[in-house]
Amino acid sequence: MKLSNTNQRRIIIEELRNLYTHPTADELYVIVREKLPQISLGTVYRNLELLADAGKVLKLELSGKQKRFDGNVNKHFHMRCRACGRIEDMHADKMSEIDRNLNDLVDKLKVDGYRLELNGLCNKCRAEEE
Amino acid sequence: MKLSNTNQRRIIIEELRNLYTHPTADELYVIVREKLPQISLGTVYRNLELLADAGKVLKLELSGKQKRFDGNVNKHFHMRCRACGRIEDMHADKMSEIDRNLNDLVDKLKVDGYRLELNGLCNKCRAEEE
DNA sequence: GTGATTGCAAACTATTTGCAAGAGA
DNA sequence: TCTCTTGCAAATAGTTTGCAATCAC
Repeated sequence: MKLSNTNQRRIIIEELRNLYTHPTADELYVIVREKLPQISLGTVYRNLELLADAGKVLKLELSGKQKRFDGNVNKHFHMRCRACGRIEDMHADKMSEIDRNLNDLVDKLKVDGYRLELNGLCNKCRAEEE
Repeated sequence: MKLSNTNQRRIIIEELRNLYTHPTADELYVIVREKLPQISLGTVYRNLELLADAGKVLKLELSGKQKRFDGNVNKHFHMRCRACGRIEDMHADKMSEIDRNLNDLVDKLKVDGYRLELNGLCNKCRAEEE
């Protein structure tokens, strides 16, 4: 599907590019309405989605829309499957080096911590693909 | 607030610890209902939240509940402020080493990519805290 | 002209909350 | 007993969708 060049779409991109606040859809809606008072929130949502798919804006979503829980509180990493959405554990041994690097980074940048999620195909979906 | 030892809470932890599927709250609700048919979804949500706060289970949420967007599609990293929830950009130069490590990891593990979010205090909140 | 896009409103999904009754220490 | 917790139902928050009208190419 080819993206046509509507006023709404143009202003949404423009305003988002001018902002450094990483707005939510409704925050951007408020701002865009200053230029286009009649625009609807649905249009903002739809465009942000399309523009993100087209790589013209960045969607900062890390996890999916539902939270997930894990009874294992020991340190380990997660990979979200791009095909089925399932979360798979990554063995800590494969990750220890990156974990060390990330801990160094946390010290260096004086931040509290980090969250890292890998994306890929889980074992099940990989098997089915072949 | 001190967590008392109810049947519901005990079974929620038990079932979650036995699962390796990283269930959502409603998935766990279905499973817990096999043991406690009268339990409500609200109880599951409330307990997961309390247990996660107490460090007894892990909540796999990376971003907050609203998606955020960014007009800058160049490679950079984000830090979510633990005080105000704002997202701050991390300068790429501070991050290039970790980025290199992460790219190596992606190759090694044969995954598609990763998502990394730092957590800490943004400049504004840090200034206010002093 | 025709397919993409819009505004509007209603629908939907995940989650949270108020409340009165019940359970745990 | 006194606080924490529960089930239930209603409320909320964020997002998505159906539809008829309108716009872009």
